[in-house]
Amino acid sequence: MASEKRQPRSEVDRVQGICHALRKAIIERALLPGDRLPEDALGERFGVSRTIARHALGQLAAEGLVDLRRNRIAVVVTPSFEDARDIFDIRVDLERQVVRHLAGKLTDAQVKQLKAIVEAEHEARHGAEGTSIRLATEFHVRLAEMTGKPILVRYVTEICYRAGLSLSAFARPHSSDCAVSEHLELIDAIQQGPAERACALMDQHLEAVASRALLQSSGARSRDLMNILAPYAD
Amino acid sequence: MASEKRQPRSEVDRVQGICHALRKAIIERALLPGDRLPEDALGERFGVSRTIARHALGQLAAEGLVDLRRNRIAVVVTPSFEDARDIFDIRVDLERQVVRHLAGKLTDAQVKQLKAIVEAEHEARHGAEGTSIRLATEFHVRLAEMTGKPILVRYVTEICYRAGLSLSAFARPHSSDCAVSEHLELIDAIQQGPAERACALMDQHLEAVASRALLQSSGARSRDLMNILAPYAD
DNA sequence: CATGCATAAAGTGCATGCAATTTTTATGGG
DNA sequence: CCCATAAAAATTGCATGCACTTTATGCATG
Repeated sequence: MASEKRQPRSEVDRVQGICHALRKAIIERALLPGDRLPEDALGERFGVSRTIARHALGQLAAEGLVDLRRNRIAVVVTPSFEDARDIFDIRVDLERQVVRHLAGKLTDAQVKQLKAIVEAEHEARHGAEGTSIRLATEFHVRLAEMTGKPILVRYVTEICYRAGLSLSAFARPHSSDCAVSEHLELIDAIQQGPAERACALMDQHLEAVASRALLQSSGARSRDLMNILAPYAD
Repeated sequence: MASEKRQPRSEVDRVQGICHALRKAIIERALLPGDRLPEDALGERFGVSRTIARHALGQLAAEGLVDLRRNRIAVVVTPSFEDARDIFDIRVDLERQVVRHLAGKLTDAQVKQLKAIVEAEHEARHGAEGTSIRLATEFHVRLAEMTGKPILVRYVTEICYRAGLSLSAFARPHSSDCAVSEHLELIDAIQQGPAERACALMDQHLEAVASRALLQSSGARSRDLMNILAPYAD
């Protein structure tokens, strides 16, 4: 009962804690593009002062998840269609790097870990949509972490969250069944196959995710009044 | 004398102003890896309170330029050799995208703009080393901006600064002459050539920059006392 | 003369308060 | 009933102050 690790009284870091919570809320679509994030409200909710909440918002703005304009209430970013396309283009490159580094080198423990996530995805497929999307994202992040390259992890993580936000701006239906089977195939290909085949499969998977959401859906679903009213303008 | 645009009394944003200044100092090697950045000192130097300086440091930490640890003075990041390699790998992918989007599509005005930067590089080649490096970076950033894709610009910019910092951690001699001629060839290839040739040239250029700095140089140049003194130990 | 410990200095972590700006609500006229 | 306008409320921008932690200094001791 003696040598317990002393918690420095304030958890890891309060700013990071808030960032984490907000990222999760965004990826789970509890927070939608355009939603307001007033500093007081955040501070009160998380039991900190406005100073800390403000700092957290600054971080999220740097990550492209929050829109911060002077003297204005912070809002969740509303990615444009072009943004979404660009984000997925970058994501493909980054995740190809992940796959290239990992192909043929996954340990059994790692495979097990990945399959556990996919299993969780499978179980969540009829529950809250948010959980399913979060797990799908976690799969990709975990994969990146297995490269042991912190900088690559940072960029993959960020771009995955931005991709998730883009999806939430355009697509409603998230067909988790596809994701599950595709993720399983990916694990297999990375574990065994040559890097090229695994890369190709990752390309295919991401392209599928993007087009299920971005293309199939009626294009914009933009909340921009000008677009919505265009057909009625004449 | 009437309709001047009203400046909101405080420039664009004081936090961004400080970030800008520090980024520039880092890329010009006025600030070196490991250099301390105390909040008070920054605040005093830039005429703002610690609150603002602190916020700026948070942003730079998110960009990977500053190391921020609890209760400790912020320091300029010291990238490891592996970090440098990973950064350049990502950079290659991102800049290939830039080139792919731009190949065969540069306007005359854009070409002129790029050549002006290279011209400035040429003139700076015997002046302060920092200026030369900053201009070389600016060339790549400007190129990215010409794609008109803000997200791509953001990532290219960030990775260029991180690459510059990595170089400053390992390499001393920055041979600007090479950069100048290579940049000129790049402009040409992007303006005329097919995307594939331009991409290949960009690959080659970045690989050359990286190896001139990372490989040719004796590896680490780490300021770690233990390493420095190793030969003198016995 | 090197080493360990107590004390002082420097620096960060964070809440609070006030001025300035924006957003909302209320009000009056057409 | 709608629009413009003015007052009120909400919200951000930022400096300051205090508690706490780390780092530096000094002093005694073996």
